[in-house]
Amino acid sequence: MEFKEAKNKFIQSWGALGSQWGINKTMAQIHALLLVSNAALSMEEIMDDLQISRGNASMNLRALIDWGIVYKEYKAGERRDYFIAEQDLDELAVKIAKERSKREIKPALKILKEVSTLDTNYNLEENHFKEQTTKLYNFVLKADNMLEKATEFKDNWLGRLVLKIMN
Amino acid sequence: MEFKEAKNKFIQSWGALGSQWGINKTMAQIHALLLVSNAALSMEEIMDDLQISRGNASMNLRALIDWGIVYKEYKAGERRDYFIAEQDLDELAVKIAKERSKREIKPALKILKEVSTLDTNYNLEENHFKEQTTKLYNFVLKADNMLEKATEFKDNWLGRLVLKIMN
DNA sequence: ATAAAGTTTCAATAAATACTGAAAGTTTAA
DNA sequence: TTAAACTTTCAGTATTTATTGAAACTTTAT
Repeated sequence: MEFKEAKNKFIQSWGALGSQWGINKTMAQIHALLLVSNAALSMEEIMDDLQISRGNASMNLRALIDWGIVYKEYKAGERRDYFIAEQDLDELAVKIAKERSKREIKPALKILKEVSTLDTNYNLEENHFKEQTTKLYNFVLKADNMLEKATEFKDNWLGRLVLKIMN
Repeated sequence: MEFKEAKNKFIQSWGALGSQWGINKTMAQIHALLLVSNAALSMEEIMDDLQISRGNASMNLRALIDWGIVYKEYKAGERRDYFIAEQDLDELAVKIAKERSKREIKPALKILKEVSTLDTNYNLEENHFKEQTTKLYNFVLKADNMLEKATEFKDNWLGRLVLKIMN
């Protein structure tokens, strides 16, 4: 496979996969482009490479920066911003996990807490509802905690040991 | 909060959260409805409760069954199918993890393998591309393996021990 | 074998989401 | 302080994805 073909395939596919993940296509594509390019790119270059509009590029770069997985880089004697992707994959995974927890798990917990505190009057249906949502709340809370723990896992001796045994 | 209000809030919110997860709204709502109802429901009842069309109900029930998180139930002397949600939350989590791995991670691995096998001719840019996609391939592969391992984690003594220590 | 009851499919349509591009805003070098 | 270079915003438009509903198909009791 030719380099240009491979690069294009990677960027396009990453975009398509991103959609399934609740990350929009352009955001995923910009990230993919920055991940594989060996130098920081300006917004102009990104727009040109991906054939997207200024507005689109700007909004998605901002989102990537908010997620903490793309950084601005300032070049001496240059006015424009350059962008570069987080290169440490462990760090990337941690940031993505954090962001997804914030955006997807925390709101779920909030709802579950609210609805599970219903007080019932021995009605079978209502008891069941309360029981189920309470179980779900506890489960999701534990899962979220574990996700958080997992991100620190490789930094402690127990984590490294377990990984060694499991792999 | 009233029961009906709480139930409705749960179902609506679960639907909205589902969207962020790449699960469509109706699918998430049906699942929520089945999770909290204390008896198996027919398609008719689901349509009525969620105010959705027959086609929509049918397609999303099928998807839930394909995911393995909703089951058909046959009642003696009844022609119609009844539907019930997987009640074991651990089992639910395992099934969701499996499905997401299949739909989101495996295709990513396939692409990464394809593009990372590019053979380069000492061109700096191409080398960087190859290096990055190879690193990414290995990382995603490891993450996928760990996800798989995690689903069996609580079934083995080491897993239980680690969970006890971590919590 | 028939028809009534139940179920599924899918083309058309609606709803949600992403993208454009022009206009407004900001920065900086002279 | 000015204007050229650069950046951001957002209303309108396009694209994508989900939903409807009617028609086709299947099952079962007689």
